[in-house]
Amino acid sequence: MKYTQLFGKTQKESRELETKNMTLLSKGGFINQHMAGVYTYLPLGYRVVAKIEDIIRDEMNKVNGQELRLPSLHSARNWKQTGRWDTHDTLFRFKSYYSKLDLAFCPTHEELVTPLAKEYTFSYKDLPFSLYQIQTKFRDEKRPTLGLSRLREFRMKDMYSFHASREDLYDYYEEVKQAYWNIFKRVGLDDITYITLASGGDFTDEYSHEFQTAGRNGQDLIFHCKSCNITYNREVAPSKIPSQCCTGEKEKPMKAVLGKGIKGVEELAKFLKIEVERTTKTLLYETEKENVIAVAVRGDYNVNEEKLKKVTGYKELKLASKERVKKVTGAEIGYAGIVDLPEDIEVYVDDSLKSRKNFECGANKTDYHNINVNFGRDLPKPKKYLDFKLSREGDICPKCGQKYEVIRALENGNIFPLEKKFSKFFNLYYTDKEGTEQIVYMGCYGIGPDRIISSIVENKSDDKGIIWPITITPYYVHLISLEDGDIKSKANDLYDSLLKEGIEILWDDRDDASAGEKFNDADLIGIPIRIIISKRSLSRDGVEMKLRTEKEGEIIELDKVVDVIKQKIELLKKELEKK
RNA sequence: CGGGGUGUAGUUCAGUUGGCUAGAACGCACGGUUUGGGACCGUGAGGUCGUCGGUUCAAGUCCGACCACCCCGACCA
Repeated sequence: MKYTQLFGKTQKESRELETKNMTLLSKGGFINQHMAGVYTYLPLGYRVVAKIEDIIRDEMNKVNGQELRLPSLHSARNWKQTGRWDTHDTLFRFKSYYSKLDLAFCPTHEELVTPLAKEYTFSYKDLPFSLYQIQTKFRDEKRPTLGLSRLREFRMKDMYSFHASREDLYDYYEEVKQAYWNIFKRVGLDDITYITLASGGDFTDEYSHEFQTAGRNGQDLIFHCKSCNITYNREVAPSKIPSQCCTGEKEKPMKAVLGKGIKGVEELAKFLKIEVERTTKTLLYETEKENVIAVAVRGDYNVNEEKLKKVTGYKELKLASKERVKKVTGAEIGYAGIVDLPEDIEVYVDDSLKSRKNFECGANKTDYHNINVNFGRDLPKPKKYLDFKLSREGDICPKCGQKYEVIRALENGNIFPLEKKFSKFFNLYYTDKEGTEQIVYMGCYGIGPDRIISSIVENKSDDKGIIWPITITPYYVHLISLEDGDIKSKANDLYDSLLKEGIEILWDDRDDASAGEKFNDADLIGIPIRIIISKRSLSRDGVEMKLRTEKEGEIIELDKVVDVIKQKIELLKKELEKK
């Protein structure tokens, strides 16, 4: 491609945005924003997308995925069957103008692929199989942010696998996990990507696995334990507090203190002149069984509802209404404690309360707080200390006692063992060898090319611009000719011969751009191999070759350029895959 | 959905206490000089000052509503 013919050139001046990925991609002429969370991929950017998708396609084919195209436009029918029509809040819903049909633009395809599978799955002989597609998806995000990291319209590869048994599902699940890892290796992100245990969400009680890539363009916090070699998403990370306050003190007499209108533990601690660690946060939840449970964590921590669900066994928890709190505790909201609660209220205590002496706790009496409270004297000693606190920086891994490394990261991929969830909704059964009906086990596997681009630009770049990995660069070679005499015709010959060899090349053939401008644009665009042909290089009998990552180039004789470039491309590819 | 910010040329921005024909830089076009790290001279084109309404002799400037974008938070397969 000749640069003069390329649609979408670099922008010298463009607003510096908070996120590096968006600034560099718009400056470089890769993307153009249409609205918040919706972008055009310009020709340069689209080449990158296509290459990433090819790598994904290749890896999915290797695990016997069969590519197909499911519709993006969905009828509400299937979504009503799983109940997600009402609960899935990022689903774009609308009505057909003519037929009054309820329709949706898809964010995910379980609702479509499961009934589809049902039409072709009857016998154990039909299983297993795995279907995937790479297509545009839509999510009605409340707040699209961080450039390409959170989009309303985005590309996604989603794959769904179908199995005769749980064992077969999990065997395949591991295969796909490895295939995913290969993708991250091939795009050059494996050094900063963590396979992270996460909640299965709506889908499953098991953990799902997220492929989290470190970077400021992410919004998740992941907790990595080096010695256990395990990483958790914050939503499920088990943790222990690094140190307990107020242990080993002599028990003082409990006292109720008047403290009206105090909001939050910080303010309370200040008012009572005690450490925040000495306070206790008590929350009341209503469960799906309509009973109320009381849960307590140390005041400087928050409750993680995901973890709380797991340890209590309740599936649905929501904070109890003001009225309910008043009825249960006898006090206004804000004064709840684990003292003197009605007997039918289950009490759950986080291990952050363990071995504390003389702590504060809500008095269940409007405007009052108890201080110098002690377990075993003022409160029954909890039978069990649980872990449902929201983990935070500084916490330690309960397994090995090592401090977690806490990393900000972007979820680039996510795989779920769906098991029977959707098969049940759509009655997806097959007949086994014995002639009896059995349920089909499912898995689903997603990965987002836009987010991969976002992660690469965010992390694989310097202050001059992007540094594309060889596997997904829009072009392998960026040829720069510096005008003087017949250099342009020599450059043209070189361009033609590289093209003929199938080497993807971008030639900056501008007559009116200065050398400096061309170099700076090349750095910004970030193509890995740069070839300069100029009076200076020709006086040394060749062209200059320089990698984007190198400071100094080397002179290559003209008739060897094609071979040297070919070798270089292979070398760069090998370097990526070897790691 | 809550809080904060911004909206003026293609882009990034300036525009004083409300005052005459709305500015700069970059980009673009033309002519010329340049070519190893964002060159230079000259000429020129380019504006519904986000939209609607209000106040005023007079509104880019003041007031109101709405819209859009950016940031923080809540939310998030």
